[in-house]
Amino acid sequence: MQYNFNEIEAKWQKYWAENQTFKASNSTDKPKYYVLDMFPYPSGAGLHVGHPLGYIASDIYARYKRHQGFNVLHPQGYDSFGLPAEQYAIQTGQHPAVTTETNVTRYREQLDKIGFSFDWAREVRTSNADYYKHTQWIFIQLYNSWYNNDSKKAEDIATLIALFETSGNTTVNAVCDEDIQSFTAEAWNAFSDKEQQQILLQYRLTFLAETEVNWCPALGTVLANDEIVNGVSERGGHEVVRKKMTQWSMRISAYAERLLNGIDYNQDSLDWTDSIKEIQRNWIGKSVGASVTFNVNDHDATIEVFTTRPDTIFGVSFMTLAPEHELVSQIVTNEQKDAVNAYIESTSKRSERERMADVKTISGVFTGAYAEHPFTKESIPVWIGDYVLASYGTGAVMAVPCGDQRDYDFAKHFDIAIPNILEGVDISEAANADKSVKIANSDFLNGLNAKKAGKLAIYKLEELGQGIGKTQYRLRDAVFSRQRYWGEPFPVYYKDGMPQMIDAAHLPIKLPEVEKYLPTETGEPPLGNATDWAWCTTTNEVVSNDKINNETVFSLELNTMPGWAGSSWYMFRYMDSQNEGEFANKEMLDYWGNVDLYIGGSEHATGHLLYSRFWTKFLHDRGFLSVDEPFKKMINQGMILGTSAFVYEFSWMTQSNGEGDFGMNSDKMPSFFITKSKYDKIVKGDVEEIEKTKSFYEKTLNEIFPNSEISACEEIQLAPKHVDVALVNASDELDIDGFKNWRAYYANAKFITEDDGTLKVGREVEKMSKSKYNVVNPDEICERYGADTLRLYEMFLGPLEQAKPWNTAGITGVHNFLKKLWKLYVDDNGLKVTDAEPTKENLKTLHKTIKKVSEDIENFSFNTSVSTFMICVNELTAQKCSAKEILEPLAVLMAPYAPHIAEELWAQLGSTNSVSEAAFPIFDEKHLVESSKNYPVSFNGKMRFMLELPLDMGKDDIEKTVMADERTQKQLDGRTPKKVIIVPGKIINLVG
RNA sequence: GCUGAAGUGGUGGAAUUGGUAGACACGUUGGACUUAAAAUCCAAUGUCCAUUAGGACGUACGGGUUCAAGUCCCGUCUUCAGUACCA
Repeated sequence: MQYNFNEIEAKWQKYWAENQTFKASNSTDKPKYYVLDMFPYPSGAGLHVGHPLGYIASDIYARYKRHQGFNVLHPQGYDSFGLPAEQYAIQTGQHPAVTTETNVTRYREQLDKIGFSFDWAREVRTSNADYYKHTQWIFIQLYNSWYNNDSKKAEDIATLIALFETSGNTTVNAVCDEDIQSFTAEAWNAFSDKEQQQILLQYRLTFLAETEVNWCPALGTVLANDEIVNGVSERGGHEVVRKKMTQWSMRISAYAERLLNGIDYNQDSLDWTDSIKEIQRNWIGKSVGASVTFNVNDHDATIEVFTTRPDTIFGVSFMTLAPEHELVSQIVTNEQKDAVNAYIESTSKRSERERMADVKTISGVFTGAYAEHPFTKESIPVWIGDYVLASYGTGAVMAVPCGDQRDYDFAKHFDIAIPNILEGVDISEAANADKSVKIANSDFLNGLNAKKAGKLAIYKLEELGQGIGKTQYRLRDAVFSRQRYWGEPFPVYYKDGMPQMIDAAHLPIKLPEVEKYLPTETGEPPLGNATDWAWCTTTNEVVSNDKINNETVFSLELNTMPGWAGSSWYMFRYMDSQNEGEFANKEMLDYWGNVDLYIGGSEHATGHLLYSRFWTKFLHDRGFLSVDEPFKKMINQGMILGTSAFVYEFSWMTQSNGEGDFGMNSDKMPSFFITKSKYDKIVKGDVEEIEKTKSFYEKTLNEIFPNSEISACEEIQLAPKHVDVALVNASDELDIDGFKNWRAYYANAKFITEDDGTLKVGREVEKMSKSKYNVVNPDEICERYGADTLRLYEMFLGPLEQAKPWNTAGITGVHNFLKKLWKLYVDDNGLKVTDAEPTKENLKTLHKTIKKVSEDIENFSFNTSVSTFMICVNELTAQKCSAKEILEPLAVLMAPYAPHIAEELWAQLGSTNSVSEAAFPIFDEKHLVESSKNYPVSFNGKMRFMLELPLDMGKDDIEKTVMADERTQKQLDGRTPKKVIIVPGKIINLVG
């Protein structure tokens, strides 16, 4: 009986689906374990072999945990709102829901073929109304909350209103907009309803505000900071400009400190990689320092700066404003006006990206104005310079050449004073000085170190009223509105210009139908095209726009939510995905807690991972979740790269003698290709090879165009061309016939082959992409080798976290392994497993494997597990093992990795249940105990020969035995060793 | 520039605590089977010298510690990732 993988895999996939083998139970005595993959966006291109890598790893772990007796939750779903479906809709008019449905079906087919143990009964799709209903509900909760800095958590907005009513806002310690006006309880109570609403918006955790946003004209929408990479949009690489717009925002900055602390200071800190933690730390970007106010001489103006080094305040010798700083035009003197304007003009022409890239050039202009030092009262020149960014901090810095390298460089370049305020440090080295160095020339700070001086400086500044200790974060509030169609609608209508939440009882607010998916002619978002997009407050339903009267019927919000809205809480929806009334039942939430293992790409470090932590903490604060972090342990799988194949095209400028039938554009004109090794020779300038190639070229053309006399001239032209990797075999040989059929214009191609007649291609590792013809489809692999082979090979490629190239050529190794495994159980006459007593060797091989594989799974070292299985099967085959006592546990051991073949073998062995219900084999040390050790014997550290000795032999006896060995005497050649190192059970080393 | 990770045969990679470097595969070469091919099986395969026996060299490069270094320390180079005038 052959290993018929297609039949076996189809059979067991059907069995698992019909028996709901992997359905997680919500009520059981078993301990729980939650394994989650980052859910995919179902793109039209389908999956390539790189996508399932993380899913296979998590599936192995989930299956392993089931064998260990855990109640495992291992769900899957789709992040199905998003740009590509919308852009397809714009181009073709096809509704994004239709595109999404098609893509999801295709994804599901592909996923099913790989044999994952997903509990599909819990599938979620963020674009389904029964899902986004709850996304809308969470939005309403955020709107109805404020962040109390005293209790350090989010609270119901009602508690804030109560505070305002009794004592105004002066005693409230809340996270809110800057520049809030103070008011008393009386004043609050006297405000109109609209005024009160406007004030509350400044405190709500999601709020409507006119903010400067990143506007992407090409995409027609705003983008969040994490959606911009290197100054251009992450999707499409389009230009991004700053623009003021009224937008919904999320007050994530309220959680900056907790998001930072959560990374490593909580009791059981997150088991994430250091690199992801570091990326989040940098993104949050906490800096502790002081805000200092400088008065501008002869003007009724102040410059506010933020500094992390208030201790260096006496070292300030100038100030620098960003060229865009609003004060510049006010304070610039008449003499400097032209120079300043010219500078502003020239910097505005450079994009932010250019400015960031160019760190070397020092430029700036003096404004002619002076500011007053808060302590010395000396006049300090105020400059503008593009090394100060308007978008960070206050857009102004107090420059301390003695404390900051850029300030030093700037001062040096423009010949500004460089006072030294550090004791015993050369001024050119001062910027890199240690913080323990004592401060000098600084009045009351003299003799103190940086830390103490900083504290004192802040104290004195506060006394003067010209400064305050301040902690600043780089993390900005996140813009939550998108001018798109394919996203969650807001449960919001507008009354008298103020946003109103629709009562949660009336959710979901379903996405309306529109004629066109583009913005309206008046520049409104796509929802502006909807004819039925108004809210009736009497019937509580969406009604036609003509009914808007602004008394009972109001217009609805036209923006939709961003891509990260739905993905910020989906991990909790899986716990109770069919719940209509609430996002998940409290009991289920408490039972499943948080995700025990999360697997996905590290590219989400600043977006999804931060936003989900934020929402989790918020829901926790408001009592909806008992956990405070969503993901306990996280593994980031590396990217699988493609191994591109290249053919080498060559040509010469050709000359035709006389009229003839020759033509460069003739259909008969072939393409010429040369094999890799000869191409390399030509590149190196091998004259003989060039001549041979040239004469081949001439000869071939003269045969094709017999009525012309053709000769090659000029230089040879060489061009490597991508060729589909499917046309290349394991030995890098091109399928020439396949190649000719691949493209019509290669049909007549001519080849200079290797001497054995094959055409070898070149190889290069690149990102997998359609345009490079190096994409490998998992379906084809499953069809040809089986899903178990695919799973094993993806793991065998290398460490999970590492980026590594895919090369289909190597897959025969693991495929042959599975065939060998099969043969261990089954031969032409059927099952060959017997009840024979296992030998010592059999048991040793098995238990060695159990030990190694268990350790490997715990360490996520799946590549070495596969090697271990290979060694195990090689050994058992050599031992001619047929003992059920060995082969039965081996099937269970294999089950997480190659579940289909494991199920089949398990069934062949006579079991009637699924192998997934079997307990994982237990390692027994006693089978590995040895009585002797084959010692490597080294001389001066160099291994010369092996010597088998009993393990219980003492050092003295070992030394005697070694010295007595004739090989030792030969090595020593009459010398006496100075020293004999013996590590029992390990090594023998003779020195001298 | 800064931060982090890494650099091992022709290729992917192993070596978990300093203790036989190159496991396990791919590829290559030779052989068996076959009319032939495929499939399968067997053997060899780090480089160099040597008919063999054997020897020298060898984990990016240069030093060091140690009986013993891919592993630890110092310096240099390269690659990848993240980040970037963050005040």
